[in-house]
Amino acid sequence: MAKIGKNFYEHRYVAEVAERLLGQKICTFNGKEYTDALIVETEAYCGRNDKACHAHEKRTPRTEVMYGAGGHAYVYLCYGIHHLFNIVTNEKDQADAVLIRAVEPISGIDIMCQRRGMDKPRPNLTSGPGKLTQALGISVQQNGIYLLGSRVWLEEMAPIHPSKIVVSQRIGVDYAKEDALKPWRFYIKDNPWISRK
DNA sequence: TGCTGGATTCACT
DNA sequence: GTGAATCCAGCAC
Repeated sequence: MAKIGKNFYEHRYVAEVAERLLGQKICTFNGKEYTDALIVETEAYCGRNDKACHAHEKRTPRTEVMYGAGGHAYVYLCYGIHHLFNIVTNEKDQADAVLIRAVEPISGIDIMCQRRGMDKPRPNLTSGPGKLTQALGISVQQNGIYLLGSRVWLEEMAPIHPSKIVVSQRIGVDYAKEDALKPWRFYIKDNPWISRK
């Protein structure tokens, strides 16, 4: 299976990358356990002209990784509880990123259940940005790692047909006012693993 | 040095 | 539908 290369991540239009990430496979290996899953829901965040983005008009130690070259992971802690996983895109000094909001489990489902404290797989195993990081074993320890390495990486799958892709507004970013209206959330139509309608 | 609030989830009414 | 859990970056003093 071919690993997704750096050209894919360094693409200039973050919303386009977010859309093309649908249906691609995300793989994690912590040294002992391997898990992978298909990406079924994403959101695009742009460092310029988008108040919903952490890096909007802010370059701080926390957001520095988003200013790096595409293909790195930006993981941060939300509400003191949940780790959220982003893929940095675009060239160096352009702070764009794609938030992975939901995935469909493929391999290592028993390991994911164990990490989530569940006895058997249910739709809420990975149907949300905080849930999938827990299931895949991703935490702030993975912040800044390169996605062409051997811990977290993506593999190329057949693209999703455009008729199966739904575009909507992003979730949970009302504080960004008019930028919250941007149609930068993408998900696979009728997929049972998406976070919400 | 101290305060505020969030790209969420889950249990409870 | 509502509210609690829980940490730390960012910013105001």
